[in-house]
Amino acid sequence: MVAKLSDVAALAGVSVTTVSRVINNYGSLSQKTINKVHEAMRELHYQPNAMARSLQGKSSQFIGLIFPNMENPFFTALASEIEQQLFELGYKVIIATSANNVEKERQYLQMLAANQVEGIITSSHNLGIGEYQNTFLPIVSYDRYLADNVPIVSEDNEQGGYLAGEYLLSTGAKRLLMLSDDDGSESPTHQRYAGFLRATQQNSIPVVRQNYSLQGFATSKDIDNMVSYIIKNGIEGVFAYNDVAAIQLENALQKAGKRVPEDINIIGYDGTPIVRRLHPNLPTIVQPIAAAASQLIEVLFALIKTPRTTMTPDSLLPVSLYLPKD
Amino acid sequence: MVAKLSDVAALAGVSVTTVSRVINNYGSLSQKTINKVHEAMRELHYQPNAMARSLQGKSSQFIGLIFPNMENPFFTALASEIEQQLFELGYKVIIATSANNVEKERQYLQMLAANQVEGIITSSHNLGIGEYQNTFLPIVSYDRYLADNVPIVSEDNEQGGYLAGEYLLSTGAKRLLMLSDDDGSESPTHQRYAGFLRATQQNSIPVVRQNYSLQGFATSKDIDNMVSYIIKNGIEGVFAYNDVAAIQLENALQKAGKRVPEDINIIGYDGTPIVRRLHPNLPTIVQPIAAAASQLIEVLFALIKTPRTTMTPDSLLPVSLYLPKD
DNA sequence: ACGACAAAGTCAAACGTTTATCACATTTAT
DNA sequence: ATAAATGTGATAAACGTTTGACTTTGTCGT
Repeated sequence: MVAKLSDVAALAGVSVTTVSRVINNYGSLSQKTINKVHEAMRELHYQPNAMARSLQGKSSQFIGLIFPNMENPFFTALASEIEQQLFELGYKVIIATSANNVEKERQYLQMLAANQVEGIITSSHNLGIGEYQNTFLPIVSYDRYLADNVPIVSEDNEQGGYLAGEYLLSTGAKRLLMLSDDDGSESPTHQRYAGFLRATQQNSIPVVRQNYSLQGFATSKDIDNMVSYIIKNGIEGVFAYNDVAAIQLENALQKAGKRVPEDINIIGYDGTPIVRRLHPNLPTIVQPIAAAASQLIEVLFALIKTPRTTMTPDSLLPVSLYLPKD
Repeated sequence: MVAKLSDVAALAGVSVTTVSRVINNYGSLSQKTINKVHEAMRELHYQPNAMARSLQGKSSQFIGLIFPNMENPFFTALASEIEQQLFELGYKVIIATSANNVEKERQYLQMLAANQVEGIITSSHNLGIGEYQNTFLPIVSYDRYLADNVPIVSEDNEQGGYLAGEYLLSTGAKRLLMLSDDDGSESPTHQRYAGFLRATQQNSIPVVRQNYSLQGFATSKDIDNMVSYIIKNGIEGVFAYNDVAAIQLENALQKAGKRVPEDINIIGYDGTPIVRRLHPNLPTIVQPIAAAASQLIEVLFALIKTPRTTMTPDSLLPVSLYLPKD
């Protein structure tokens, strides 16, 4: 069927060892042999069987990616960036969308282990300490607390919150609302609130905080409630926990006859290229996606190299404010 | 390090054969033995090594996905849907974004073959007949012609074009423009133009067609040219080749002082949930993503089962018109 | 022409499974 | 009691590769 090492060896008139040596370039070989072997490989369209290689001891070059979903453009962008950077390093990516489903995430985790992935990058927050604690795999998390032994790469949430607060104040808004998607964990995203407060308290502006479950996007009912709340309380500025939520809210407010930003200012979070392209008028806090991807990879690879160490990245990824240009 | 079959056997006090029998449930086994073995597996957190299994002859349960990029929400949505459906079937997905880079796509194709994927689903259009022709892997393409032996699953492009034309006429627009991203291949997406003409010629409305290269999204320069073209020629209705292009154009027109849809009507294509959420006012042609995913999977699996057959799905996936509700 | 030494090549075991074959012990049916 | 069915185990080959240990071949200085 498909050519294997021994077929190449036969065609080239050498032993399998020699062919393997050419491939892994190891041992001493004459240029003539090398050429012959390459010739034979080309002729047979030979591809080493990655499974056999990894069985035998070579690394699988697989990395697993676990994200809650791909609908949120931020996850898409981050996953895609990671995939591209890993490709450059010769690694392949297996994607797993947990869909906020604990059982599915558990199965995926097992599956990834069974497939000998060398490590996992995740931005999920489903499984309790248990599952992530007793896997032997190197894992790195983005902006989420999973377990004590799982390093977290995170952006500067406090600064993001601060910039958002500062922006809303600069528009003259006095009554502010912050939407959050707090899940009760100790994840770094909570710092957004702290930063937001830091900005606003300096000016003794009251802040209301409303929490959403994080099971996906806000439903239209959620949004309706929010709209009436905003109108009833004369809210003038809203800090949303991500761009999609911000835009959904904006659309709903406009439908309710409010003008954005004239009556109410909204600022989002994430600032992915696609959202900026589709909705250039939304002020937002931009996360550095390429930098996030490379720091995640860097930490993961360090962990793969020396497993079972505790390592925390010592720097937060910088965020920035995006304002529509008019 | 990690538990293997023989460890489980030792702990359960049975032979490896028995453990393997339990796992693959074949041969005759007493309930007592089965329980003992399961117990031992649980205790050791045993996971069969998928590479070893597949080496030995079991299928790898891997499917490769090749898409040009993940930025276009349509690709994201389709890839994600495929991933979820395959998960249900016990398959894992390796993603490959070719980034419209032929060399990268070639490498990915090799890599997927090396990793014993059982088949590939792609919506790319980079490599000429050559590469896709001489791979032994089952491949299915979405809406793109790749090679004679690669079956294409496609939506009803002609109908999509027709609906778009009909819609624009219904708004009273008389001077129409169709943007396309024709790459010179014989892909089914060309039928959109045919459908558009069918709708418009019935009413003897002239149509202009402008072509874009498909290397990613339109640049801002492209957009500027388009805007001046539209204004200069008094275009009243535009059919864009996808939603992102439509929205970019809309934003640019608004910036140029035109009102959408009052002065100019624009209709997009794809209608993914995320775009509808972010931009509910854009009329668009909706592709049935879940149906597309399942038909792709169905055809691929048929091909895996009986390789080297020519099979063409006999039905086009139905598209529908989405209109903003106000 | 000889031994030394490097270069080129071969052999066989190993990686973790699955599965066929054969052997044996126990249980059940006759 | 005998035959048949059932449960279990030991052994070994196979999947495609890598690699340590070993052997053969070639070159060179003397």
